[in-house]
Amino acid sequence: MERYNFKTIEKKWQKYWEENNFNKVKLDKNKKKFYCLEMFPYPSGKIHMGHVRNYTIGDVLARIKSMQGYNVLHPMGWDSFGLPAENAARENNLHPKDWTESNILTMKNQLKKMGLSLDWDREISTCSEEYYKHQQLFFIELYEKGLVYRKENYVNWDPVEQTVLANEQVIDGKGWRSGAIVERKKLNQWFFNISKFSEELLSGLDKLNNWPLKVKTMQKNWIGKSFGCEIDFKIEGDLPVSEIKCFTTRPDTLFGMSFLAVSVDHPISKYFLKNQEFIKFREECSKTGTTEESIALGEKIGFKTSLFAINPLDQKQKVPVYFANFVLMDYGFGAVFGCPAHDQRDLDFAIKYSLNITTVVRPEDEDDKFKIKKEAYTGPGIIINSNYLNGLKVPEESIIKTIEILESKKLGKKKINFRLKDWGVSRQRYWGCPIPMAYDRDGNVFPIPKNNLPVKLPDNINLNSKGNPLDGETEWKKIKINGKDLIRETDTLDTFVDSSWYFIRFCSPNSKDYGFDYEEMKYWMPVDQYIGGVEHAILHLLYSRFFTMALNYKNDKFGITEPFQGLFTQGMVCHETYKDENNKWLSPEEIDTKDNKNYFIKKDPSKKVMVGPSESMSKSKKNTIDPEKIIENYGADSVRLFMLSDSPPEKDVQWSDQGMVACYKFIQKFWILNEKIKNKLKNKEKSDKNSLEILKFTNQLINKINLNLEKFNYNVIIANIYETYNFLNKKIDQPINNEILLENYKKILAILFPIIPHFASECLKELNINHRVEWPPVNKKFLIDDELNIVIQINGKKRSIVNCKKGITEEDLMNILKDDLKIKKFIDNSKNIKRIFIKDKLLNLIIK
RNA sequence: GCCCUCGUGGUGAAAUUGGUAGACACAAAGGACUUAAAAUCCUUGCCCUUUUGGGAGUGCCAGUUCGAGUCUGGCCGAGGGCACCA
Repeated sequence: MERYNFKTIEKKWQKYWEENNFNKVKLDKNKKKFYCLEMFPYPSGKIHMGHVRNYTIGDVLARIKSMQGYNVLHPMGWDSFGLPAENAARENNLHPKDWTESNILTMKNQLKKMGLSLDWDREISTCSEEYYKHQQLFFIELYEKGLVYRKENYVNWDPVEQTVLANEQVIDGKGWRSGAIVERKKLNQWFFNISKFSEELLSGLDKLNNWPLKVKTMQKNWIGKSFGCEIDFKIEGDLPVSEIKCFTTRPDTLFGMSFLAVSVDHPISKYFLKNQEFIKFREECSKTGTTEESIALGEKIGFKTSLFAINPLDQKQKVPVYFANFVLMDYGFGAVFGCPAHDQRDLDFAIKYSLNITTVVRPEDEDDKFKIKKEAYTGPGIIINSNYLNGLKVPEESIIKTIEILESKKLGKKKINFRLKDWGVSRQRYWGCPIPMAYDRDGNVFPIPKNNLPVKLPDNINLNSKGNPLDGETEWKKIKINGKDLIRETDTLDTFVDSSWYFIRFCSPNSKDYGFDYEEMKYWMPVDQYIGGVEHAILHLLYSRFFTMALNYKNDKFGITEPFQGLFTQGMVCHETYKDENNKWLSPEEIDTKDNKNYFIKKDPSKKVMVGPSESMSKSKKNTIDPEKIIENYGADSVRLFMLSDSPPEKDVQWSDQGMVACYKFIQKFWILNEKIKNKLKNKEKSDKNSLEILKFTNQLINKINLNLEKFNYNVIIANIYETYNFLNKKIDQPINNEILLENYKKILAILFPIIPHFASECLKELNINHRVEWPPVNKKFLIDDELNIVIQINGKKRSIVNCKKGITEEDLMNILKDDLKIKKFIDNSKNIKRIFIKDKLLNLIIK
C-alpha cells in the first residue's frame, strides 16, 4: 500500500479548486450570507506562523459555513502602505512599490500552499491607486461632514521615524515601533473627530455580544467616560483673569478644597511667559512627562501664582492657584481644584507645599472626628465638615445633590467627560495615502476637487532626504485649482486609515466610481466573524468602528454602524528562545539536542546553548519557524491540524516539533484506515452487530462538534477527531453492515473536510464519493442512550458505577444495589438517613 | 496604584456549566513483534496493599451544599491592559 503523498495530492486539489472556482462568491439574495474575515497581513516578506494560525482558524469556519449552505465571503488582501517599505527601499535601493509588490507575490504563493478557501478575485492592496483614490474621496466627504479638521497642537514626535505618532502609538512614552523617547512638538495636523462618537463607540459595545469581554473592557477604558460637573471658579489677583473653569467628578468634596491647579499649557500661562522661574518650571514639567523614573516616583511639583480662587460654595474661602505638573491640558479644562483629603495626588501636593487638609468624607464606621493623614480616602461614606452638605451619603446622594446646588446657583453644570481624544492622522512619510488637500499662501485650506482625484504619489522620489520626502518634491507640490496657485498637503495618512474600511471594500472590490457598491455592501456587511490578534484590540478595531460610523453619519443610505458582528482574538504562536555563550540569539535550526534537556550548537557540538523562556515568535529573538519549510516537510493539512490541536485558539500555543510530527503521523494513520475501510466496503457485509453503535457514535460526534464550534473549542474538536480514529480503528476488524458504514464514514469525512481539506477530498475520491460534501445533520434519535451509567455515592463520595436502563426509578436502583458488593458493605452496618436521587445521573446515600 | 483574565499530572490541555476529575495528545518507563533497528501495537502513570480494594488530590485557607475544578469570601502567584483622566 502506498503512503499518503501529500506533496502531489495537495497540489492536485489546490489546482482543482482553483480551476473549478470553488471559492468564488457572488451576491445571491436567495442565500443567507456569511462574511468571514481574518485581519489582512502587512506584506513584510514572508508569512509567519501567526498568519498560519490566524488563517487556519478562519478557513475552518469559512469552509464549515459554506458546507452549511451559507454564501460565504472569505477574502484576502494586503495592508501594504507603511514605513517598513520605505526603510527596506532605502537599504536595498529599491522602490517601495517594487519591494511591496514582490513581497505580496511571495506571500500570496505561500498562502495558496496552505489550501485556504479564499476568493482571490477580491484581492485588494491598500497601496494601489485603485484603493487609495476612494479613501481620498472619503477623506473629503468626511471633511464636508465636519468630521475632519486641521489644528495646530502638540504632537508626539518620534525622532527616529521623523514622524508624528497617535496617542495610541505611544507606549510608555516611547514610539510603538522605534522605541525612541517621544518628544513634544507643535505642528499643524489633520484630525478625525473620533471623539464626536465617544458615546456611540461606548454604548455600541453593549450590543456586540460576540466580542470577547476583554476587548470590550479595553475599549471601554480607553474611551474613559466619567460623570461629574464643570465649575467656574472666580479668581482674584493682579492679573486679568476673572474665572477658571474646572472639571470634577467629586464636586461633593468642594468644602475640602485647599488649592486650584492648572496645566502649564493652560491659557493663563500666557501671563507668565516672561517669568524666568515659570519657564524653568515648565521645562522641568516636560521632562517629568517622559522619563520613566519620574512617572514611577510620581513626584508632584507646582509653581505658585499670585492668584487666588474663591470656593463657590463658601465665598469666604480663598485658595492659592498653582501650575502643577500632574494636570493635563488635554483632559477636561486643564484645571482642577485640589481636595487633598480625598485624592492621593492632591494630598501628595498638599503635603509638599504645606497646604490645608480638610477631611470632608468619613467612612460609615468612623465618627466625625475622622482625619486624613498620609492616605487619601476615596471610598464611600458620609459627608462631614461641609456646612449644608453634611450627612449626605457618598457617593449615591452627595455628587448629584452638590451638582443640583451648583446648577441652581449658576456656579456649575453637569458634565460628562471622555478620555478619548481626536485621532491625528497626518504622517510625514512618503509611502502612504496622500491627503487630498491644498493651501494658498495665507494658509487657507482647499480640498482637491473630486474630479481631480486621485492625488497620486509621485513615482520618482528621493527617499534619502531628511524628514518627509514629499516635502522636497517641489514640482509635485504645485497645483492649480480654479485658476489659483496652491501648494499640496505633503503629509500622508496614518496607515490605520487604510485598514479602517478595507472590509467594506471587499464587498465590491472592483467598484470603480466609489469605494463600494451600496447593494453589495448592504448584502455582505457587517462582517459576521472577524478573526485576528488581540494586539489590535484598541487601535484598529476602534478606528474601524469609528470609520464605519463616520460613513454612516448624515447618510441614510449606508445604514451600518458596527462593522464587526463577531470578533475572535487568537493567541500567539510561541517558541523557546536560545542564546549562545555570547548572549546572542540563536534560531531553532542552529540547535540540536540528544536527550531533550541539553542543547548544543549543531555546527559545534562542544558549545552549549542557553535555553530561555518560550515567547511569541519574533524575528528579533530568532525563535521563528518558517511555515513554508514546515509545509514542505509535512504538508499543509498537517500544519493546519497542529495549529488547531494543542491549545484553545484564544490562548497562546507552544510550537512543538513532536506535536507537529504527531499530526503528520495521524494523517498517515488515517490514510491506512481509509484504505482498510475501502477494502471492507468491497465485500458485501450485512451484519448489524455494530450498526447501532456506529450510528450512535457518529451522531453524537456531530452533535459534540457542533457545540464545540459555537464556542470556538477547536482543540476539543481535534480531540473528538482523534477519538473517532480510535473508535473506527477498533471497529474495522469486526463485522459491520456496509451501508451503515459508508453512510457514517462519509459524514466523518465531511467533518474532516474543513480542517484537512486536501486529505478529506482524497479519501472521498478513493471511495468514489462526490467530494463536494455538506455539513452532516444530526439525527437526534441516536443521541439518546437507552443504557447509561449511574454514579453511586456514599456520603458524597463515588463508590460504584451501575450500568442500567434509562429512566430507572430510585426503588429499582436500590434493588440492584442490594447485590452490589461495593455498596452492600457500606449499607449493611449503618443507618440510611437520606437519599439524593438525580434521575439518570446519580444516587447519593447518606449513612451514619 | 486601578481594571481585566487565569492558576488542573512530567507537558499541552478536557470536564455536558454544581454530579465518574485528568477525555485527547506529547514525553517517560516497561512489554510485544523483529536477528536487529525503525515503524506499529499493548500496559503503567500520586500514596498504601500481593490482589480485590482503600486513601489523598484541581495554587493556599475558610464557607455554602447530600455533593465544589465549577458558587461565595479572604490570601498567594502568573499574564494582559491602563496609568498623574481630576
